[in-house]
Order: sequence, then C-alpha cells, then structure tokens
Amino acid sequence: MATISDVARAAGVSASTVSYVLSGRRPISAETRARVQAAIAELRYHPHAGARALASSRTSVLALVVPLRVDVNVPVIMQFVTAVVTAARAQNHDVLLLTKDEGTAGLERVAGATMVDALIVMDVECRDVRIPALRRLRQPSVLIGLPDDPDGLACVDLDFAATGREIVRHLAGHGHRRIALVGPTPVVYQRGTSYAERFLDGFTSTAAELGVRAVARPCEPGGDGVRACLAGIDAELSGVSALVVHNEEALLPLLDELRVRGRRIPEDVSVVAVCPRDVAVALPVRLTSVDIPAHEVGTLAVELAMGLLDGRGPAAPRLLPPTLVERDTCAPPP
Amino acid sequence: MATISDVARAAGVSASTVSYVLSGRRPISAETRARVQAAIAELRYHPHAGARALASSRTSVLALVVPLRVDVNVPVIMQFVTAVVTAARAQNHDVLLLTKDEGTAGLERVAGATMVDALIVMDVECRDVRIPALRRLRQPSVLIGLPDDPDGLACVDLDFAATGREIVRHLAGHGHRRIALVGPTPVVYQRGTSYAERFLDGFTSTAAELGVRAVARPCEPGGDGVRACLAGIDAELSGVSALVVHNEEALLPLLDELRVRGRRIPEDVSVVAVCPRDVAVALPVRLTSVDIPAHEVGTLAVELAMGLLDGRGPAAPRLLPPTLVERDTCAPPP
DNA sequence: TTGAAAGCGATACCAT
DNA sequence: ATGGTATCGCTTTCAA
Repeated sequence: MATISDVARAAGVSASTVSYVLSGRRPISAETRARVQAAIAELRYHPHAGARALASSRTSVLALVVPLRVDVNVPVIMQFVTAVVTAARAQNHDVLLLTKDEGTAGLERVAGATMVDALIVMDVECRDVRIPALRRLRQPSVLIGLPDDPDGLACVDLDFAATGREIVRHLAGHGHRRIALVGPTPVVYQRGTSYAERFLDGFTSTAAELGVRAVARPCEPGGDGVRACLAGIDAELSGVSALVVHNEEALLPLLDELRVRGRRIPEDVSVVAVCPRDVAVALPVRLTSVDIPAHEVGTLAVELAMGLLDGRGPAAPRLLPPTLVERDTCAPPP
Repeated sequence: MATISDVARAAGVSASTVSYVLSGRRPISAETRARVQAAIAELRYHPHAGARALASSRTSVLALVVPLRVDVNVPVIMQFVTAVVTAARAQNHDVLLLTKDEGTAGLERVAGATMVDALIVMDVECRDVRIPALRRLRQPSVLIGLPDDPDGLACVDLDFAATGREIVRHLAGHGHRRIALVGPTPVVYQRGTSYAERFLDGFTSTAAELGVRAVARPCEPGGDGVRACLAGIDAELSGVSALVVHNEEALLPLLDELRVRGRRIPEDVSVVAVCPRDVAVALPVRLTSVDIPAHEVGTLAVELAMGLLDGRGPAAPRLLPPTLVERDTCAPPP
C-alpha cells in the first residue's frame, strides 16, 4: 500500500504538505494541491487509519450500542441503526457496533483502546448501570432515551410525555370520555426504560385535566396477552370508546381480536397507536398514530456527538415534539 | 491514559516484556507475568488500538456490510447482525458496520485505510459489482449468499435448492399432487439475489421428478399482492392443496386472505414457509417451515473469516442443509 | 528469560 | 506557501 511518503515523492513535495492538502488545515497553492491530488489518485492512496488515530488521537469512528434483546422492537432498532450509520457517514465517520449485553465492559474496552471518538447508546434505562461508566470515559457520549439523572450527558428522544398528552387531547377533542391505554409488556416497566413511564404520565395526567376517564394496563405479547389486557380494561372501566396502543407487538393481535368481537374501527372503537410510521401504514388498516421518529432521533444523536467532539457542551436533553397523524382509525365515539 | 511504557515502568520491566505478556508470543516467567498483570490492572491499561494496528497491521475489527433496503426482511437481517457481532466478540474482534448503499466505495475505503482485517458481506447478488472489488482488496472476505462465480471467495448460505427439494418431498409424502409457490416479490428476482432462483430450481425440478403439478408466482407485498398472486395461481392450476411461501411479508396477509375465503389450514390447504423460526411461531398459527438459520450462517461467516486470516484458504461454498420443522399447517390434502 | 531500539504511517509544531 | 522532524504507542527483530 502507498504511504504518505510515496505520495509526497510522486508529487515532489514533503509529507507534511500532503497531510495538509488532505486536512485543509493550512493554505496550499492551487498548483501544489493539484499535483498532490493527482499523485493520490494515481497511487490509490488511502491514509492508514491506525497511523492517523495514533498521531491525531481521532479515529473517525463512533460506537453505537444497540440492544439485541428480543423483547425490544427489532424494526425500530434497525431504523435507528440506519439513521445513525447514514448520518455518521455524512460526517465522514464510521460506526462500530456494540451490543448492549457486553454492558459496561464493552464501553470501557472500545473507549479505553481509543477505538472510537464518541459513543451513542440506545435503550438507556432510568438508572442504567452504564451511565456512571460513560461519565468516566475520555470520550463523550449521547444517550438515546432519558435516564433519571442525565446530568452532563447528551440525550435525545421522542417527548413521550407530550405524546401521551397529545393523544389524549386528540381523542378528547373527538368527544371521547372513556379511554384506555394498552401499554408495553410488564417487563418494559420493570426494566425501567423511562419512555413507558413518561408516556403513561402524559396520558394519565392529561386525561385527569380534561375530565376524561382513563385506564391503563400493560399488555403481554400475543393474542392471549391482548385478551387478558382487554379483560382487565373492561373490568375497570365500561364503555371505553378509544384504545391507545403503546405496544407494537400487540397491534396486530389487537386488531384481530376486535374484529373477532365484531367491533368495527373506527365506528365502534377508535384506535391510536405509538409506533414507527411504516408499521402504522403496513397493517391491514392504516392506523392513526404518533410516529416514532427513529430517523430524526438517530440523525440528531450523531449531530450531538459531533457537537461534543467540537467542544460544544451537552445542552439540555433534546425531546422531540410528537406529531400525530390522522389516518383511518379515529372517529367520534358511537 | 496509561501507555505500555507506564506499565513497564510500574512493573520494573521493559515495554517489550509487557507486550509479550499481552500477546503470549514468547515465554515469560510466572513472576514477571504476575507483576506486569498487576501493573496493567493497577493502571487500568488498555493498549491503544491505533498504535497496535500501525505496528502489527492487525486491527481486530471485521467489516460487516448490511443491506438497509426496505425490500429485504429486517428481522432476519438483525439476526445475522447479532450472530456476526456475537461470534466476532467471541474471537476478540469488533464489528464495523457498513451499509450496502455505499457500494464498492465503502469497501475500498475501509479496506484501503486498513480499518478492518476482513469483510463479511450480506445480500450478495449473482453478479454483484462488489465482487471484483472484493477480490482486489488486501483483506479477505466472506460472502453471505452465493454469487454466480464465487471463485476464490468464501461463501456461506442456506442450501436453498435443497430447501425447495425438501419441502416438495415433504408435501408429496403427505399426498399432495398440486402445489403452488408464493415467491418473493418480483424485484428480488430482478435484482438477482441467487437464493430465490436456487429455491425455485429445487422446487420446480423436484416437483417434476415426483410427478407433482407445480406452479410458481412471485408475490408483491400487501393484501393486494397476495390476492393477485393467488389469482395467478388459480388461473394456472386448479385444485391446489398446498402453498409454499417463500416471502415473509406475504405470510400474514396470506393467512388473512385464506381465512376470509373460508379455507381452513391445514384441513383445506396446507402451508409450508421458508422463514426464521421466530416468525414461524409468532404468527397467529404456528407454521410448518424450513427455518432460515441466520445464527448459524452468521457464526460460520465469522469462523470462515478467522480461518482466512490464519491463512486457511477459502474452501468450497458452505451451503447449510435445510431442516423442515413440522408444526400446525401441514396435513394430507382434503 | 529479558531488554534495546528500529520501525509502522500519519500529524502538527517549528522553521524558513 | 512549504519543508523538516519530533511524536503518537505499540510490535518485533536483534542481542545478550
């Protein structure tokens, strides 16, 4: 492989000049630049990443920590990953993929070895054990999610409290007075991923404010889980005219179950979901929903990381405002 | 951060001794080793990846190229990714994530910059433009899939021809004489990802051998696509008693459509799918299927890559034998 | 069994 | 506007 000296020799300049042509960190005459670039192309020169990292203490690599558990929604994760990789590439960075199950050790390994410039961590829990570790690292990190104490760490997420609020307002605006939340599976609450609680808060408090009767139940996956959840709802509150679904796995079995029971959507019951846009539109019926903006969140995470690398300190957590999209599953109560 | 010299000083040895303790490339007295290891722990020393790569021309990083297109099945991809990352970690390697849409340039970039030791490439097409580029790289690569000319490149995949064969035999064994294949979307065939054709070959030729009437149609996504596909099948062959589905997106709408038409599974029509195990069991009805062994394929890909790095040349393509699992959707014809 | 020192291939400071 | 060179932190050959 050609080295920077080979290029320098071929262009009749010094190695440092080649380096400066590449980095643009100092003025170079047009003529010299042209010769150097020709030599680079000629020799198919690619700077050696390791040598660069050693000399500059910059790797141009971001770590991305993804959850690989089965209880989290796979397509959404892939959307985040796609967004992060794409945004990173747009900023001339590559992405090293870590899995959450390596835990704190994985973070310390890649950071300690200076394999990455910054870390982006998905699926952050309220009192995530990794947070103290992240604070200790030499590299900055960006969390996707909102832990209890985000102090000093950059965070991005959908504003789930506002999402709950927005949906309840929307339904109340349509005239619904009795609504129910089909929540995530119990483990999500147990694990303490804050989004579930934030959503629930927004949902519950807004319902109270608006004088809407509301009940919320977690929902186990599968048809049985859905039936159990609906039974719980019915037992607690009769005459529910709208279901809010914050559980993608439950969506399909739920629609199924409603059809089996002969309840038409939206004539007999309205349904509003929180899920990525494509699942909302891919289902048998186009769901009215608040989209989970995976692409925006991922992109923003990368931008925040870049900002931190440029010395712009972590601002307050960035909570993206929800957008409710009316599709075919929401109408006034019967 | 502590460097190898810091460790050496703390342990009262030379830097090279520390290096040898770490690499195990030459005998070290137990006593010295202990002192060095104590110093390493004490100083929380992590070797600098860039420096290491520079000195040894080994990065301990594998590139993984994934398709991010929407027309490929997302959960399956995640399974491959999970398997590769896990297997790589087990061999003390990390994974750099590239997207297919960067094309040849992405491969040349990470290979040229010596960011990785080897590449694993998913979603390989029959005459993939990336293949000549891969051959030119200094680093070895492993393909997941089977191109027209795999010469000199390591390949892993499910044996799709055998899969088609196996399924037809199974149905014929149950007594089916008229069967139909609901294939992937037309774009999959157009793109020339070989698995679709290999499967079709196995399906068609085995049906012919066994004297089973068979028809095959691609299937566009969504309910409309499924209905069009079924219409095409009916027009070509009447009395079909078994459907073979090689299209995950179509699975759910298909089951839906069959129910709407009042055709019971498996009493009126048998269904055999080719899909990952978890989607086969997650659907409303547990599908008889041949599992796509993403985990095995991913793990094997990493092992092949390691082999290539150790100088063990690429053997013939590794095509994994299919396993048909009988569940609830297969019975003798009515 | 251990040490000394020469690279590996860039960057960036100090000169001119 | 350009060049020379110390430096980054490690691996590995050569010596002892």
